[in-house]
This record gives sequence, C-alpha cells and structure tokens, in this order.
Amino acid sequence: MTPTDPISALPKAQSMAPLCSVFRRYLKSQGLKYTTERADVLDAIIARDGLFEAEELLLELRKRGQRVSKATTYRTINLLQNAGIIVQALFDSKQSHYQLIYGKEPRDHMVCMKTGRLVEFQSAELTALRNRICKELGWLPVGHRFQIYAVSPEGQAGKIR
Amino acid sequence: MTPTDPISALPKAQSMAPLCSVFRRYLKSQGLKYTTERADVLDAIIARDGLFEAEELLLELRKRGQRVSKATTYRTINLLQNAGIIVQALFDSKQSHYQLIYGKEPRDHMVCMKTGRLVEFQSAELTALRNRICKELGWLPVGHRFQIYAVSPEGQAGKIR
DNA sequence: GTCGGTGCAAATGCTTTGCATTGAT
DNA sequence: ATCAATGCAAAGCATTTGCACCGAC
Repeated sequence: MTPTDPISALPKAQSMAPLCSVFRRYLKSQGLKYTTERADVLDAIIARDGLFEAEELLLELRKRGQRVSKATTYRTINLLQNAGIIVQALFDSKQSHYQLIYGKEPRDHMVCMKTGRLVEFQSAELTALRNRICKELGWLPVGHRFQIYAVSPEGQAGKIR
Repeated sequence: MTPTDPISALPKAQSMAPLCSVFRRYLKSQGLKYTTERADVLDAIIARDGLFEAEELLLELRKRGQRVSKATTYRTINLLQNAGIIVQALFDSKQSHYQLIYGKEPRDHMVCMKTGRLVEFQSAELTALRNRICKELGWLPVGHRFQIYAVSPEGQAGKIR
C-alpha cells in the first residue's frame, strides 16, 4: 500500500512528536497548569490509540493505578478538544466517542448495519477531496469526520440476524 | 451546476415518492400502527426539509396546532431512524440533530470553527468515493455522514473573535 | 504563598420509561 | 373489541458544576 492508495492500512503505533509537550504548551498559552492528573489522562488516551469513551478512560486510568476523578477526566477531555488534540467521532451512540487526532490524518469509520462491526480506515483521496471542496468555497480546511454505513461481507452472508 | 459537479446546489424542495407511505409500510411490517401523531411528526420533519432537533420539532408541531407529546415525538424519531427515513447528523452538540435521508443523496456539513456557521452541501464525488471504498473492501454501501471542520471566509477575515 | 485544580456530590438537561387511559385497525 | 399508542410525570444517564480543600508554579 502506498500513500496514494485510497485506503491505506493504519500504522499500529504511530510515533509522534511528544504530545504531552503540545498539551503543556496549549495549557501555558491559556494560563492553565499542567497537572499530573491531566498528564495521566493524556497518557491513558495515547495508550488506547484508537476510539475511546470517557468511561473507558476512567477504567484505563484505574487499571494503571492512577487515581483521577470522573470530573477531572471530563474536564481534561474538554481541554484536549480545545487544544485540538482529540476530537469527537462516531454518530449514533448515546455516549461521546473521541479519537486522538493531533498531527495525524483523520481516521474514518465504516460501520456494518447488520453486525455492528466497526472498521477504521484512512483515505488520502478523501482528504484531497475535502481540501478541494474547501478551496472552491474559500474556506480553510482544518479537519473532517467521515462515517460510512454499509453491510459487511459477513452481514451480507446473513450470518447474523 | 451539473450532476457531475463536486458540489451541487441543493434543490429547495425535493418532491419525493410519498414518504408517509414508506413509513406506513415500515410500521405495518413491524406490526405497528400508523397513528395521526406519527403522521404529524413526519409531516413536521418534511416541512423543515433540513437539520432539526427534537425540541425544534416540538415547536414546529405546536406552530401547526398539532398536539403531540414530547414522549411521542422522541418515540417517533426513533421509529423513523429504524425505518431508515432519518439519521443522526452533526457532532459536537449536546442535542442530537437529525436529517431526512430516505431516497436522497446524503447532505454533508461544513462547520466554521470561528463563527460556527453551518453550510450544507452535496458532493457526488464523495458518494462515488464512498462506493469505491466499499467495493474494494467487499462491503455494500448504504449511506454516509461527512462533516468538514474549516474556517469560513468571514472567520478568516477575523470579523468574529 | 497564590490561584487554579481536584474530588465529591449534587445539579443539569436530553432522552427514555412505567402506567393508566385512549384510539387505530 | 383488542392490542398497541399516547400523555404525563418520574426515572435514567452522560456530562457539568459548586464548593471546600489541595497542590503546581
């Protein structure tokens, strides 16, 4: 798979410029403090490397023996959104789902309407199209979210339902 | 604007095969009843012809002098989702937003990160890309949701903030 | 030493539900 | 006539907030 492939496999762990310093810089710029709790939340997010919900983060933190309250976790999630490090993702769910996005191509999602299977993918073509649409309208692209609803091969085989 | 345009203007009111009969058929298939309340809710949705929230629907219904309770409105919204007539749309909002989708090309959304302005658009290219991605992976496309985050011309001009 | 941060528990607000009554087929 | 639908009010549940104490800079 090459970068020009419409669909490129996801690297399992994408090593990044230190995210924590990005967060620290954002906090400083806002006159806010970089606390251990906030660092712990970001670490837990990095450890998951994929979609997550607030409740899952709390579990991850507990598992790591890091004690961060529910309130602080939610507050930190909001800060990370403002910092442009994470974004909301996934429709059709009661709880908010988030994904790490800073410095990455957006990861798009494909959901099977029969089995519920969720697949992440990346499409350089989609990003290019998004940029073209923005350019035509005079907007400056920042990011996007793309979710496909479809029926997976298993779903078509009628193995479920 | 032609159908091959990446961005085609939205028809102001797209006349459709009778949506109510689609709904009625779905309800019958589930052993459910087509009540006046459910018809009223669907009518109100058709009248809006765009994004809406549950609360807005209630107002629309009141305006039309149709008395449907909040509970029934929410219940009908869920039925319409199951029937594939409406879907959820838009991230980053506390309330769920829905859009009429049955028999239409999906309408995509572009949100300005400075001013909050929301623009709807359609892209045939995007649908084609979606179909291609599905085909490559052996999935059957059903629909999609696409939301662009960008800065509008006004936002770039710094008129806000 | 100072503010801002944290944790707790209570509050909020959208959405769902239980139950007695009403109504579509 | 029957069985599901409605409306109301109460319950649920994810997320936010007020406040007293705590800790990073």
